[in-house]
Amino acid sequence: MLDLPGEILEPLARSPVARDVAHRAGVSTATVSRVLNGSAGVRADKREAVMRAAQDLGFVANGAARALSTRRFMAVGAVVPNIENEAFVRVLSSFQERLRQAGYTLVAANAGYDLEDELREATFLLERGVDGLMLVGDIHHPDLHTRIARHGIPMVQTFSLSRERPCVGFDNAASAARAANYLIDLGHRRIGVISGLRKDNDRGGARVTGIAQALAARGLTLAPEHDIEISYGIGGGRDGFRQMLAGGPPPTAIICGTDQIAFGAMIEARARGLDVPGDLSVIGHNDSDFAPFLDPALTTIRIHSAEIGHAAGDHLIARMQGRPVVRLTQIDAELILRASTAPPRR
Amino acid sequence: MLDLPGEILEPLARSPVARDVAHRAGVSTATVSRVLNGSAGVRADKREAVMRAAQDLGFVANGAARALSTRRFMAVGAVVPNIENEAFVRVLSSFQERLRQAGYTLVAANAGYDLEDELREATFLLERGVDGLMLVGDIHHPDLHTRIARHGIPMVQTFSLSRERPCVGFDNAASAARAANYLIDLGHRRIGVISGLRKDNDRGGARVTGIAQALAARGLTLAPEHDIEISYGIGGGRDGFRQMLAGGPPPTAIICGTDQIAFGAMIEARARGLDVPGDLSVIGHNDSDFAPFLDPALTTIRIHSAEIGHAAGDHLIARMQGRPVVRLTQIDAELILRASTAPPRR
DNA sequence: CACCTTTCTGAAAGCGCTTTCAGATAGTCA
DNA sequence: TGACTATCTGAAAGCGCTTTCAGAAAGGTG
Repeated sequence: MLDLPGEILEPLARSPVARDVAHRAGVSTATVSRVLNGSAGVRADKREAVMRAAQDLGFVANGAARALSTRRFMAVGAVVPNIENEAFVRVLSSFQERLRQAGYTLVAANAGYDLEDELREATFLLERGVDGLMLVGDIHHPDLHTRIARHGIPMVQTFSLSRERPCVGFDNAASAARAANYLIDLGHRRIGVISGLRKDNDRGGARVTGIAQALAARGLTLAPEHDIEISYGIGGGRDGFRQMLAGGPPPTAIICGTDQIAFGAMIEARARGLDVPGDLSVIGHNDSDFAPFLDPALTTIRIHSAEIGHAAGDHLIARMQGRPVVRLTQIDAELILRASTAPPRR
Repeated sequence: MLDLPGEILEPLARSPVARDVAHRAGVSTATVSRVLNGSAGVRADKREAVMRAAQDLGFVANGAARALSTRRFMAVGAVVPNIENEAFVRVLSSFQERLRQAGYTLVAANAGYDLEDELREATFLLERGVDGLMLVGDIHHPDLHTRIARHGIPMVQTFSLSRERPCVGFDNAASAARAANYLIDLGHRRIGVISGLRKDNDRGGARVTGIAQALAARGLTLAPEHDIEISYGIGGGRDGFRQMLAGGPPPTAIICGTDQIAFGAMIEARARGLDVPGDLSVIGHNDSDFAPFLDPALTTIRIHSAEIGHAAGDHLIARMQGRPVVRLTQIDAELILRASTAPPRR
């Protein structure tokens, strides 16, 4: 490079590294590192000099080098079934909030409701070197646990409880059963279910099981034609309810896997001249933003997604820092009563 | 370590590194690297041996070391104003889809509608060593561009057009103006706006400006009491419309910053005994899932978020790979006519 | 002022990969 | 078979940090 005056060219040539800062401050890179990482034991004047030099040069430490050196990436991964699903977005958002405060970066991936895909995405994250991993649900590809173990990083599951593994969630079967019991207490006898896809989805499955068991405990049954599985969304809810009507005597109440599905079912019911809740009581899941504003306002099972995300974040951070934690955190879902449920019409 | 039989302990002690693979395959780490990165020029038998050894050991390359060595992180960052907003979720999702295909990881951060926060989050990502950055909108903290430049990584802006910087988006003013003109053509003369917070938000600002200009061009004005700014959400929409009614003669049509706001405004209108679209025409923004299902179905400006995300991904990938790209990609928003708009009642 | 602590500091050794460079091996041709 | 070229391969040098370790400086004491 030509010996041009000034130091303007230098920063443009390449981004400054610790050595540049050290040089400018008249210290060694060891001291630079000490100052920048806040470790004590650096004399005030040198500390000052390093700070100023770093500032002047606009120095930012190279993350890869730091990660390689410390053996910690300061990143955690999360694999969720559907990154566009409101509940998962909320959990990711609150999860990230906690991580961010602790200096960690969140890397999120989308798996769809498929164990193979989940394995693939999780592996991808593991290769990147995440220091921790968040998953959804309790069933995963058998290889996944081996791989996580091999990397020696902590993992936490969310949205459902687990018998063995660390988890933050709630008893999907029990909360759905509570909704079913509420309907039964109102006097309903023909109760239907519209759930999202249940393949590779323990939450959805557990909810239906919980409902079926609650019914059975009261001498009722979940008729197969009233047990509908659809892909998510408002459109799915409409289709699902239409299907349900096609099979024999209609239910007087339904429990839906999400509020979107419930919304769709309500639309379809109205289109068919059915009154909600007069002819049909409807319960959703999640307590989405719009649930209280539907007409009638939707009774729903509120899942405390934000709290789950926070707790999962706290759990992982603690374990990454080597602090002890409880394996299982239960954050119960809550039945929010609104206007879409009522006793069945005589 | 004790000399126990078998090689079971070894993998548990620490995760395998390239040297272990090299040793097991009887080659050097250079060859291991060559095989694993697909570079040609390795004899078939050695390649075979390396592959098997890597498989046996469950070897995955250390990402930090690789990043440090190649000077590329294979990660890109994205900073969006609100990670829970449907439009941004969709853009992130489609953006990630593209990146993932190209082997990149997406790291997303939440900035809120605040330039300082955006700067902070972006800096955080830059420190991590992302190879590219996606931002939303055309106004940012002045320091941000300097920092990005210093890192020498490509950046792309989304959701709005820019005079100078790389971008993928649409003309917010023009599309909102189109909606206004549509309403004027229907015969509306008192047109109101309920937008989200406009501070540090060029999109929201541009939309209102566009509407005001469209009105002016037809000899109309946007009355100050009909220009409402609220925080997002259904509740915000309700509040906003209530505020609007408080100030003089009510508008016969409103354009809202999101479909949620529009939904809220419609609820409030109905609560006040106003008929939509008879007494009030309503236009939203985004074409959310629920828009076609509202009663009446919502006329809205559809923003092609998924396409924007794809295009932004393609743009960044191309630049990171050193391929030439066009600076500006325009993906026009579209006015979707549904039942919430009609000529004003006589 | 000599001696012993205590506090700071820099040299140097990694972290685990990629990549260059030169040497080894295999292949080709006369 | 020997000379020469084309392929392969391994040793070694980074990449830019952190951290250990030993030595230097500073501070206290008799």
